[in-house]
Amino acid sequence: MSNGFQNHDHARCVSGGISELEHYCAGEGLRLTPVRKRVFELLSSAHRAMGAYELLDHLRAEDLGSQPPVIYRALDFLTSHGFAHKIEGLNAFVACTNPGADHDPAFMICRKCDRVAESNTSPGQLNQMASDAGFEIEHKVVEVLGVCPDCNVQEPS
Amino acid sequence: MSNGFQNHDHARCVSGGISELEHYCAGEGLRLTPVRKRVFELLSSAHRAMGAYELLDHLRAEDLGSQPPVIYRALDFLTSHGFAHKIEGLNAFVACTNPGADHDPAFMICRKCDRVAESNTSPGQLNQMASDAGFEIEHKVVEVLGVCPDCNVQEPS
DNA sequence: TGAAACATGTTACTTTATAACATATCAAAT
DNA sequence: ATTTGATATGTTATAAAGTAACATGTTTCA
Repeated sequence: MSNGFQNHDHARCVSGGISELEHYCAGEGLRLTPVRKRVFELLSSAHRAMGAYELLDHLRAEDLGSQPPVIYRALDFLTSHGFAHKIEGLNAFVACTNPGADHDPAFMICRKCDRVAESNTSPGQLNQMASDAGFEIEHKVVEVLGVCPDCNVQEPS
Repeated sequence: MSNGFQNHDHARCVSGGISELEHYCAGEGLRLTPVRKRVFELLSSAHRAMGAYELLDHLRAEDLGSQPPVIYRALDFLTSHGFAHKIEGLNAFVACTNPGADHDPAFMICRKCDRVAESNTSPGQLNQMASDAGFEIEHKVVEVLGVCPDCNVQEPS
């Protein structure tokens, strides 16, 4: 995978993500309601981190809901089933690029354009650290903030 | 280092941290004002993640300030000089256990008692990922949420 | 001793997130 | 078909986290 910051067939990446989502929900008996599906579409096509209230603005414009709980519930659904991730460093959310797959994602987040690339880390190092300390891991947060190659072209710092 | 969740001479760990802080500030010509020092002391002696408003309550009780900017300024000072870190996953702050040292910290955060252990990761893996993608790293966030050994004793899940 | 840099005080506000409770819809078993 | 339990939505209100902006004070050092 990796799907870094390279160009890709974006329309296909979005529609493919939605198919996976539909398929997975059907298989697991999860209800993919209009709001949930739309939020995933928005995140997936933006391909960047989006804030809850930014997403809510879209829903409101489409009459899919207007109050904060609407978007937070949809995001809870998506994140708890692995279809989206929260970027803690930005208080924002991204679509998962490989939902269903068991993974320990690492994110590269561009502070200029907010685009996010998801990559996999090998979990060995953190697991070792935790087991040395007798610590039981429930959730890992690995995020790298910086500047993506495209944004770095303009102003090489 | 590591300083996981083991027992340690806490009074000494706190006073030692403050000495380091004073020494470092003196050397760099930084102003260690009463608010800044007190916030570090609070974080250091709590030895866990504390929210900004929780810290502010302490300052208020001691007449060191009462408005949000007071605490956020102090925390900006401490974090920007490496004396404290923000735990993004909790929107909270911890004292750094080895200020001054150049490091890529990784945190283990207990969701039951909020205690935090700071450890070092070897930066190779993330650096490799970033350089493969042409991404320029500015800041790393590595946090592991879970249950510390002490809290795990009571209810082994 | 006056000017620049740094720090504080304060008001007001924005952004992010959740609690609580009423209502509606779905799914499956009788 | 109908009840029922679980799941999802609508809505109000509020909590929690963080910042902008500007006036005032305090160091430092030329």
